[in-house]
Amino acid sequence: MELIITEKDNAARRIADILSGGSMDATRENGVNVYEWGGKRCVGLSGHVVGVDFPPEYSDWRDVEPAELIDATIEKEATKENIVATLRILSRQAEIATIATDYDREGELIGKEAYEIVRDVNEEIPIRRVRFSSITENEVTNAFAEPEELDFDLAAAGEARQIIDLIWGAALTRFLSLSAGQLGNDFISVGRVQSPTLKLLVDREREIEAFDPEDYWELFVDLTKADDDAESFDAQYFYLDEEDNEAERVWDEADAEAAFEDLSSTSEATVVDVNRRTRTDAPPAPFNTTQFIRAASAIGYSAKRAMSIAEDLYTAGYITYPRTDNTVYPDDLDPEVLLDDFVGHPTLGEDAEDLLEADEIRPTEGDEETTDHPPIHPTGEIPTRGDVSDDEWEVFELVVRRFYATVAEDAVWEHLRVVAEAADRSLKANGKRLVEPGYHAVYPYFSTTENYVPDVTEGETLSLTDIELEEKQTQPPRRYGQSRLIETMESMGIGTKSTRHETIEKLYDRGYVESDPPRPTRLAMAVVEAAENYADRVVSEEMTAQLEADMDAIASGEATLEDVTGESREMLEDIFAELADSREEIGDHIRKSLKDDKRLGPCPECGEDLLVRRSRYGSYFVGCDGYPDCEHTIPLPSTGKPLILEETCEDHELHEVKMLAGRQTFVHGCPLCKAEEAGEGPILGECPDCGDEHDGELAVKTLQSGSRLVGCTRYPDCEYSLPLPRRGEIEVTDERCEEHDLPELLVHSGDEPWELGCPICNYQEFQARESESGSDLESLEGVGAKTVEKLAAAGIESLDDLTDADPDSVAADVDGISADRVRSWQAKA
DNA sequence: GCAAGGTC
Repeated sequence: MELIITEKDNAARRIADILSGGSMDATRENGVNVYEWGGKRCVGLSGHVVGVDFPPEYSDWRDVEPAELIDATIEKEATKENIVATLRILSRQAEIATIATDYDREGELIGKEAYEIVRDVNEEIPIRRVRFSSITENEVTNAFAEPEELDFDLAAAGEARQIIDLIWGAALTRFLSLSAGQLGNDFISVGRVQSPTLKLLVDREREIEAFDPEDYWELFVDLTKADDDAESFDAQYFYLDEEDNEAERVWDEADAEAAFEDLSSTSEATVVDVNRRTRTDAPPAPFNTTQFIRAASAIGYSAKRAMSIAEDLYTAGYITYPRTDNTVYPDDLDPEVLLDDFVGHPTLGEDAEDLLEADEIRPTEGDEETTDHPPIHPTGEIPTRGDVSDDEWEVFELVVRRFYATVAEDAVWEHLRVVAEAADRSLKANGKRLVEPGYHAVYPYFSTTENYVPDVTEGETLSLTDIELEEKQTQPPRRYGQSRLIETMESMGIGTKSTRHETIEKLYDRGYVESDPPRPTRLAMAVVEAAENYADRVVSEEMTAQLEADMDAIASGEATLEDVTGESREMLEDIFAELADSREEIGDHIRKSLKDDKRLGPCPECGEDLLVRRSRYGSYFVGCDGYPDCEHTIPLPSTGKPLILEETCEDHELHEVKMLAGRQTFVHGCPLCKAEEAGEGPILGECPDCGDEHDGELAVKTLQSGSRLVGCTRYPDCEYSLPLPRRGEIEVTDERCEEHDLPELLVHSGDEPWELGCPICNYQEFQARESESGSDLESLEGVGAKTVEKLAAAGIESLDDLTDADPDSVAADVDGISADRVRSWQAKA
């Protein structure tokens, strides 16, 4: 039996299909598809099925000096056990094995991993390697007709990368995490790809922070031909600067006003120059991963979402493999045949038919031609609208239309530039008109906005009106958007087509960036600074470039894996020698930056910093850094994760807060303003729970959701609350309840106000009515569903449990409930 | 519980 091993299931199925002429059978072994026909079996891996790691004795971060990892042994272990097990079973039964993984460096390494698994159970059989650049009948049959040998040098190049990435990444990650005391989920990560990417963002942020805006002025006028019904058009003032270049920005206010005065003194302008030219606008190249992400991002998809949809469309068979660097269609793609598949389709058919009418169809080509996968294009299989979500359809249509664009004709623009003079000042207008829509007719994602400038002739007099002097400011450079960042990574050679978008996600997960476009946090700034000071290589693109060169040397036999990894280990040893003395300093800086990321501004009570904190129950609130000396807190909305914005509130000097909750994301604003607006309505009296101990008071509050309650001013430290009706205006009367010393409330809704009375009495009556349902704990005054839930979490589910409990331990276990309050409940129960 | 690279 011949065993054929491919990089993924999809490739296994297609290769089996080609080699068997469609006659293969599919079976499943350990959940892995195996394709069988006439003495052959074909199985797909799932990329790497083994991974590198340190032995278990290195796994406790606190027990191992990070520098010890540099010379630690590195083991290979199965990461996809079921696939490895299946491969072992099939290998025992095989008489010959053929490795048919992707034709690139990582594919060679994956092939070597398979080779070792086969050899481990079967020492004798020949193991061959076939290489083909696309899975087509021609290429595959040719490759199998003349099998080759595995390239162990090329595989070793990939192994060197694995080893270097692991050692540098793990050792530096552990060092920074330990120095800052950030273990567990909040470790501080460093890596050859993520750290240079982060540095790109941090460098840009530094430019933005250092930016000093400058004022300038621009002048605009309306010009109109003398005809009766002529439409006016915009023109802009310009002058020649010291180097005789045209300039529109006027840097001096007096100069700008002088120009304004001059232009205001006349109502005519004379055309002095007319320049007409046509420009051809060539259609775009086929999609590689990066350009696909860029186009999808222009229609509102994040990099992650775009790739996830593309992967689904690929798995379903509608588009080709979405991870590719290739921008040249392979020879076996016949555009006419593919266009034919769309003929007759209700929404995509007409454009395909139009394209087929051209005399000759010649697809565009990009600069990069690789051998592993074709550019992303539709397969010819078209989903029905019901088969896919709206988003999937939108992305599918983008891929189809991009393919259309690559086989469509050039567009042609006509540019018209007019220069006029008025009161010795120069004016210019730039018009453009799309004369031949070309590929834009089938690819509507690029702007085709025209700018109207009429036909004028030299010497013609135009009327001049509506002079506007606009004061502007130079703007700081813009942050990288996700797709721009991916393009930059690609041009610097950082990461791969499959990992760049994941790297960006990783930066979000690690707390290094927030919001979109990604903005680096103070933590990110501190980590990049630490790396720049002590381990410059790991934040530089240089490290990847050197690694690429070293890998080429290994692949060509000029160097060995040991040479390259040995040298890399020495470099890292040097870095750790420097780092040792600065451990505390680095840790302090990172810890301080972590606090900066949570800082809202000064505490109105004590002047220390207010920080965004998280209660033991996971909810967010604002608390003072001076705690426990200062117990000032401000509530935050219960939905979402707070993001601190750059904007600050003028009244309180606090940063505004945005609550990130997917589609329900909203800007909360200054928490103190919100608390003042929402919360503290009229104060009713002392809080029965914490009034004695902490001076808590009851107030009428309105929540973000619009619902109202009587609650303690010390929320969230004290969660005493009483319900209020949703509707009607609440009036606080002068009459007081003798038992609870609170004012009686009136509710104005409808024609007649109704008496709610003392809010505690009202609640007790309500509880009495409701007491049959729910926990009997709810019959206690001031105890709502939320408190019942918390008590239940501490093991107290009924009044009986409560009477048996120790008040101090309950107070210790349950946030916002004091021992005194428990005692008062016990007395009543 | 570290990286980056395959793949899902």
